Amino acid sequence: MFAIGEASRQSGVGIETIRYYEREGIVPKPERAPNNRRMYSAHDVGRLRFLKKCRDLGFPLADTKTLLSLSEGDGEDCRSVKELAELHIFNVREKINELKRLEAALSELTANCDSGNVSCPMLSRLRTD
Amino acid sequence: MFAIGEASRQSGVGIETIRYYEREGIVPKPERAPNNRRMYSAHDVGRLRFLKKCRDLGFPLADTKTLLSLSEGDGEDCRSVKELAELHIFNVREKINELKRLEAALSELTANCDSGNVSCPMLSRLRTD
DNA sequence: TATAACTTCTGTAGTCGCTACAGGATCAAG
DNA sequence: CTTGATCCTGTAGCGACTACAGAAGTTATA
Repeated sequence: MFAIGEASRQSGVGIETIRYYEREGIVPKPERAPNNRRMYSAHDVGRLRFLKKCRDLGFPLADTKTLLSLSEGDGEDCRSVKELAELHIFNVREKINELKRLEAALSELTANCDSGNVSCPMLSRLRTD
Repeated sequence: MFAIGEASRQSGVGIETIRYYEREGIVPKPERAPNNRRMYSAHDVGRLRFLKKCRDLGFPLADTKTLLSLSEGDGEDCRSVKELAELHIFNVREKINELKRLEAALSELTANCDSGNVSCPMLSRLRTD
């Protein structure tokens, strides 16, 4: 059994974040030592690592919670997992496209910007377009 | 002079957002009509449009505020504008790369996912890697 | 053994940029 | 005179943490 600091180190989830997940019901309340400190089993730590990986993949916390219960449930509902993941991929692709659009617009706006300019072409475009 | 609803319609900035910008000191407090309602000049509306465009380009609100004062200041400091914009472009590009990384990882994880699977390959990888 | 340094505890507030109320006042049209 | 639109202030919620404050307990060193 590990104290919260060790659980944090082993899982990569910050201490405050672990307590936050507990408050939010993402993870079950852990056992407490007689001195009231949280004690985590290897299984608990594994769960935190799972959460960390989902978050690193960009899943929203709510989805992450769903994935966790799919993972710990009886039958692994692979279809639900796939649906969730593919919706997420779709959102990621949308965000990429949006950012590319931004990048192009910004590049174009700054193209004629130079320190020698009396009046800034980017500012004029922002004002007048 | 326009009431806030009209200013919102003409600028594309939501009513609540306009009041928020005022609270945050992004825009100066507008004149008030005798009935205490905010009254916006064409110039005020232009400022809101400027802010809207900056936000649509993904500039953080703080940068947007800076751009506004650069725009309304005496000499337009084109170099500062360019620096700000290029830093922003850099951040946008970083985000794009991060999202592409995510997309690749997610695609790979879901590749073998199918409704017929007894055990979900994505979940196993999330648990064990 | 005393003390310093670390860890953990609870509870609260801050981040960013809005957005959504609640509860009231005022205004314009019919 | 009523209906409905618009406006006002003030506050709370979103997502996912993060950063304290202030207290209590634990571990390492002198």
